[in-house]
Amino acid sequence: MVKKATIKDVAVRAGVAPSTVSYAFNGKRSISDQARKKIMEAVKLLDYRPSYAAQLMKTSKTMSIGVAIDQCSNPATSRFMESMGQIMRRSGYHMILGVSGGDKNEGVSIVRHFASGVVDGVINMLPDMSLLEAKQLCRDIPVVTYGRPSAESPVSIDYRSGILEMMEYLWCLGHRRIGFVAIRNRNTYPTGDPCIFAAKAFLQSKGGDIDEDLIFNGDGTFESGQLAGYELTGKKVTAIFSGNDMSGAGILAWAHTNGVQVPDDLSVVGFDDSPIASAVFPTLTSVQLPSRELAQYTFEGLKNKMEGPDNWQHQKVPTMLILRNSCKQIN
Amino acid sequence: MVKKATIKDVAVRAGVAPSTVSYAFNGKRSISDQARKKIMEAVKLLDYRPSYAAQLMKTSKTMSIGVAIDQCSNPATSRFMESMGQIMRRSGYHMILGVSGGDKNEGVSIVRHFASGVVDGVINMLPDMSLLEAKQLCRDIPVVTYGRPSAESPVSIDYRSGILEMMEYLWCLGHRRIGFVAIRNRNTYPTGDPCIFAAKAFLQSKGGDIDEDLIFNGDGTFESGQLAGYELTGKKVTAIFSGNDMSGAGILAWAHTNGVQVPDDLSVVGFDDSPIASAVFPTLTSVQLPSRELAQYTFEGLKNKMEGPDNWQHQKVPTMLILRNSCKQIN
DNA sequence: ATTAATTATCGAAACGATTCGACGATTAAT
DNA sequence: ATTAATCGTCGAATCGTTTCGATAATTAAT
Repeated sequence: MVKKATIKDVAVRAGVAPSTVSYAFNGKRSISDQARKKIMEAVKLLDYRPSYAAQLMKTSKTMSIGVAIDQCSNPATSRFMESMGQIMRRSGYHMILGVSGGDKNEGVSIVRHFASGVVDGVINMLPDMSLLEAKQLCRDIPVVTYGRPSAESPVSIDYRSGILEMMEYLWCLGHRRIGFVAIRNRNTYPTGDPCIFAAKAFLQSKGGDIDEDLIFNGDGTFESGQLAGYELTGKKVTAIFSGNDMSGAGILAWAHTNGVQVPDDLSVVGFDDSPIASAVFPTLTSVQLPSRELAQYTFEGLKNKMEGPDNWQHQKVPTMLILRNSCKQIN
Repeated sequence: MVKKATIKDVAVRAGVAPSTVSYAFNGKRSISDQARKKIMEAVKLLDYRPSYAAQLMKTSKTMSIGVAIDQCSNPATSRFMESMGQIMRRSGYHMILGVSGGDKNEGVSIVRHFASGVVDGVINMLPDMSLLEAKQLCRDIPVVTYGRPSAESPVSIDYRSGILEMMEYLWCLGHRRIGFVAIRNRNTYPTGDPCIFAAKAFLQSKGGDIDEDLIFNGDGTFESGQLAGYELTGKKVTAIFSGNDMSGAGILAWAHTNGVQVPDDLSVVGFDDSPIASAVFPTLTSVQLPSRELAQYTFEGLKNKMEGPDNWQHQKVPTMLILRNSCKQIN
């Protein structure tokens, strides 16, 4: 293998000083056309590419941002990543993803690796890494943590208003006995307590209250949804709100096997607006998460920290109700 | 902000030479217990962490591998990534993902960035980047391209035997008129022609041939599946093989709305074994891609190139038929 | 007891860029 | 016509490690 050409080789070949070559690239000082031409020729001839390592050593700028995440299979997450990639690209940054696969140790290892100087800033999306922990690990470089309600996190989702909107919708369709499938197994998942609280608030505003008996504690799986369908229809609900689409699909499946017609006999609403919601029959009304805005605000928060006086405010962004065919007016 | 401690600071604080500190870390020479203790104290006191840039400059080892991909939302892909992450971790490498979002230019930019020395090796999973192009971009570092049938790619999926297995299954259930939903819009997608060829071979081995009229050219969407359901049932098929699960779900939805019972009146098979396959009703028999093995062989191929004489053979790994509730024996 | 091998340490030379100060050579301003 | 500003270039210092002799101190072998 031939040895890689250095800036010195280029300089010799072009008959100038190394510093002149450097200036020719980064334009921090002006260069005569003559020199520029000779340099460009030498660069092409030797197929010179600057050493990332050496550049990094001097400038301490990687122009890339690390995103630490547990898994990217989650549809909301992958939408988020896609937006994030675009946004960073436009600002001239590379997005570098570290996937922990849900392993806590690996998550720490990823963030530590990032923080060692691999990237200029870190976005922590690890559900089991706290703001504090992330900050400690990234002693030397800026870090923001994604989607925590804390003021230290640039942005969070306004679940409350989303749930309210959905309740309003169900209410207007005439539903009064509404079952809830709360997702309890993942502590950072939004549709556990926060959702129940919002629904409770809504019902109280209508002069009633939530019926604790109509809350099913699930784990977000298809099977859990089937069980919820069985239990809640036994309690004569006319509509079910499922904390995610997969469990919503389970409810639908239960209904199919038991002769319950959706939406005629039962309305169902999901959450996440994953591809599943538009693949099941009937297609599932669901709540879409604002991936694009989340990515935007998260990035802005980090950029702010990286560039300057770090003064942003925590943003709450609204969800969007996606109407499909799984709900119906009753009476 | 305090200045970061260098190895020299540690050395001074511990009363030894910088080289000794270095050896204490990487163990390339032996160190007295006394010196080690003093060094460790100094390290802790100053919160010293070696500079990644400087280390990289000397050793040219990043201990990370770049994976360039168009999107990670695809379920098969995200399973693959998860496996890949684990495998690399075990070998002491960091997996670094670059997501192009399907943008050709961004893909090139990502690979170029990787190749500039950010990682020790590159895995090209970009559907629209050829082996050759990847190799040219990565002049200085090893690169493998994922999942091409070429011998230069470490591994590919044995679609043929997978399709054969599925055909056999359908055949044994008594199906003779089988419709196909071929996916044509994505040129790298497996279930276009390769699938049709395999099915044709199977039918010929049974003394018949494929009926061109029963091939529906789709684009893999839900709606495309619905249309396929309409067209193919009109041609009196008893089973439909859909090139992906999403279109399979569309077929199911069409059946539901038109009073066609699956699997009683019609059997349906999907492809990919995405979460959708187990979320629809009835759950969809599908073909699972061997993500783990794919990741394993891909990584091994790259590692081989990185370490030594680069002698591996192209592997073909089999798919797995996942039986669910969307098919039934007829007659 | 002398030589040979091993161990622990040091100092200095890399690695390959960037950037600052200096210095002629032009060009502009007075 | 003299001084001042600008331009293009060079040389050298620098970034923070690793690693290769060299050296002194210790241990093993004869």
